[in-house]
Amino acid sequence: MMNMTNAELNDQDLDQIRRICEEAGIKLTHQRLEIFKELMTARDHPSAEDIHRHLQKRMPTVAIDTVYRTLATFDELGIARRLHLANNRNLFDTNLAPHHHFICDACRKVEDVYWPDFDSTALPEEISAIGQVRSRHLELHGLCTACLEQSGE
Amino acid sequence: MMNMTNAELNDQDLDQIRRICEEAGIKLTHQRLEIFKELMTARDHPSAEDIHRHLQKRMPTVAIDTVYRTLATFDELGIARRLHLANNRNLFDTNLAPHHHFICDACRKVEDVYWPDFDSTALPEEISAIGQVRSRHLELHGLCTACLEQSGE
DNA sequence: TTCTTGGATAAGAATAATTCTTAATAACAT
DNA sequence: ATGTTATTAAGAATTATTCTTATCCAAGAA
Ligand SMILES: [Mn+2]
Ligand SMILES: [Mn+2]
Ligand SMILES: [Zn+2]
Ligand SMILES: [Zn+2]
Repeated sequence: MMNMTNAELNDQDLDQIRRICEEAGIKLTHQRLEIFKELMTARDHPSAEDIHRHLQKRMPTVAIDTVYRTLATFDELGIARRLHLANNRNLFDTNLAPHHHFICDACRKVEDVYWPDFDSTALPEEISAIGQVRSRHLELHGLCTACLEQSGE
Repeated sequence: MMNMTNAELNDQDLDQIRRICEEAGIKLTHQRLEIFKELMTARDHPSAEDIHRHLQKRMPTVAIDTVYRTLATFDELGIARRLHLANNRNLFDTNLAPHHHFICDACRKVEDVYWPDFDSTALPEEISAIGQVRSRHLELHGLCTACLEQSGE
């Protein structure tokens, strides 16, 4: 459920992107389709450069700017989400469910963290004097299990 | 308590930086002293450029690189803390007490938030399979009171 | 089918934040 | 005072991202 295999996109997904572009009134270009595929088959949190690097194997002339532009479009259309993580380049996330992230300070790996109890906890009262909170951005930092093992030797 | 006035540094502070440099075995240069003053009298979360801009009035030849370098040194020495906020340039914080931040998505103002109850809440169990958490980084995003008023008109 | 047109792209320039290189300077011990 | 060595100023370099512009291309019109 959280870790689907890197399978090919199915027809459902193709229909989805086709419909979304039509509804948004934008063209479903070869680039948009391929970037969509690349994004949907990535199971981690890829950067624009990650996507560009992979895509270049199939589309040698695709420009990094096109990847940035298209990912921004996908973010606006609600297909994916741009993640602004502290001290990091921007990453992209296809997991649209509410969640937070664990970030390994050694290898920089980013893992999804679900913590609904926290999401629904009441904020401290003093916040109301500061402003109105619209979203909570939580990052848990530490060492991932792989890095822990490595450092234990 | 949270908003001390922009008073001059007192002798106590000067002694502090002098002692810290001595203990760390680094020279107390004119630049380091002035950047320390600038940092300690700022009540917000200044960027390296903020500090540089202010400082240039008194030290016209100070290089931005010196400000970055010195702030990094202060971070290492534990005098100040470099903040890595999502989607922001790096800011610096002299508030060494454990706390989090409210960030206004309109004007980018950064305010301190204390939430000890959250700091001591147990993490979800599933985290242990991902890695070992060493710190929690929480940002509350929304609109500050000033921006709320402005948008209400 | 050919033409028209506007949105989309590729390429490279531009920008912004930060760090690096290097030669000159200045703090501090002697 | 002098010498040693850390530190600085200046500007180049780097990194991530966005902008500019000429060209391309897909879809509809003729
Ligand atoms: Mn995620
Ligand atoms: Mn703070
Ligand atoms: Zn790791
Ligand atoms: Zn505001």
